[in-house]
Amino acid sequence: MSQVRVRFAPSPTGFFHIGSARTALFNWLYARHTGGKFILRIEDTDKERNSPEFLKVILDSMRWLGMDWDEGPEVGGNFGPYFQSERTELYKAKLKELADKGKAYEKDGAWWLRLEGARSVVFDEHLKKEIEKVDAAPMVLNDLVRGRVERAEDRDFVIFRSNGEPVFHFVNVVDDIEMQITHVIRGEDHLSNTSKHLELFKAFGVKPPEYAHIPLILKTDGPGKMSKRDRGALIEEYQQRHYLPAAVRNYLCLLGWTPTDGREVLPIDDIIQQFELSAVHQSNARFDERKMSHVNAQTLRTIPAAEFAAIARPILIQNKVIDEKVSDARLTEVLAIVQEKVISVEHLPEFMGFFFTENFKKDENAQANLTKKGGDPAARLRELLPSLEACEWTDAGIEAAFNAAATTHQRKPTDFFAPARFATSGQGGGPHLLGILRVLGRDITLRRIKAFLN
RNA sequence: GCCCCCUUCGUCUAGCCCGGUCAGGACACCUCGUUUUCACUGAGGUAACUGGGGUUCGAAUCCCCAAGGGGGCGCCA
Repeated sequence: MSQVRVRFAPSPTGFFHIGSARTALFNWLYARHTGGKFILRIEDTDKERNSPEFLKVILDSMRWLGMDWDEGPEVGGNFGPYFQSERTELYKAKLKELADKGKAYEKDGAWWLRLEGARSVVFDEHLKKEIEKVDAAPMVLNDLVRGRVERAEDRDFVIFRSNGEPVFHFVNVVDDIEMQITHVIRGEDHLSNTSKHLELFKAFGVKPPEYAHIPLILKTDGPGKMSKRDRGALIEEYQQRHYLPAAVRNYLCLLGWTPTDGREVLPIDDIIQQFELSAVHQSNARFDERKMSHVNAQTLRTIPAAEFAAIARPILIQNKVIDEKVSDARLTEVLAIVQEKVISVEHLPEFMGFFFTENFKKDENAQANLTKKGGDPAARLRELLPSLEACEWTDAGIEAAFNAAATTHQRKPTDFFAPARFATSGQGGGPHLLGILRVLGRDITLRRIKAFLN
């Protein structure tokens, strides 16, 4: 059996859309699952709307999401060039091939593909003008996701513009032929176009590849598919917000496909192993940022401490939470109690800033709620202070100090928690309290409590 | 207007191919818990087979129709 060759063919005319990313991802997964090749091909035939910056956005995002390509820009390959703008001569030769066969003809300066069938002129309600319709035989597609789909193309269509540039449908098919693509995995918005592509394959006398049309990603609410302007639609947004790329990728897999082993958050190697085109869903899915956020938080718990520190350090430095002098050991110590609680790297600076400055923010809500449990916070802290001054400075020792204070003053240990938390961190929530105190150290803990009392 | 695709909790979905489980899980939401706070974690809860016909002893599962949703119909990709 011949090797699987799939391609992702973005047009660098905008930002990297989440739907495009998911299409790229499914192609990449299929290539990795089958041990085939994943090809990146840049469809830049529309000169008006292309730019090098847009290309960089796509390549950077692809790399960020961990989708490496076997052939394409920057890596080369035996089927190049991989920019359609550099394949003009090929397209012209292929056009001539169709023209010579009588399958294409020139009209109004453009070249059209000639369909086979009886012709008639009718008024088209959509185009609001008279057009020539062709009673062509339906093209039959056995889609790997949709099953059998039959659709007849009913008009000759332009394959080369009057300005001499080929159109999408033509280059798409020519390149798929030349690059020996075996499987075309793309969004369902192309399903209706497929009859055009099948007509082209037929005109060339080439057997078409397998097709798999995957469902679209719809807006969270409101009608229609995700558009560039929708919140959460652009991959770069997640990069900027320090989402974990593995989490974004994992969530994207969940829109249109379900892992077979019952897990939703799982390593990419396991996803690759389980991924099958036949298991891809047929219905569109609505984007849900909250679920994605959940996947992100779950993924966060699974990464090794050293890796977490490597991710966190530059972000903390950038936000002036720490400076370069803070040691890895110290950072890892703090991160160890933070990692199990924080829900996103994005929140790290505010979540753990108090470990590194005496000038930490004080949450007004938390302060207002201090008296709810345990009464007067200052009184509780005065009762607690002697125990903290005397105890062994370990989790167990600090816990014992809270218990001792509780016994002495006939209270519950929890009565001391909110005041101690607020005095040392300015927050009402956060990492485990005993961990906070232990990591802060006795000196700073006592100093902050005394500062609160004054 | 024409063509194509889709239709299970608010959302993502399992189950459907090979009819017969209180229709299962996750997010979100609500409740309660943890002799320790919390954005953690644990236990519960609310919540769905679009509608109508048909086939059948029996249909979420098979067939038909309708409705709803999505997509396409460009010298954009």
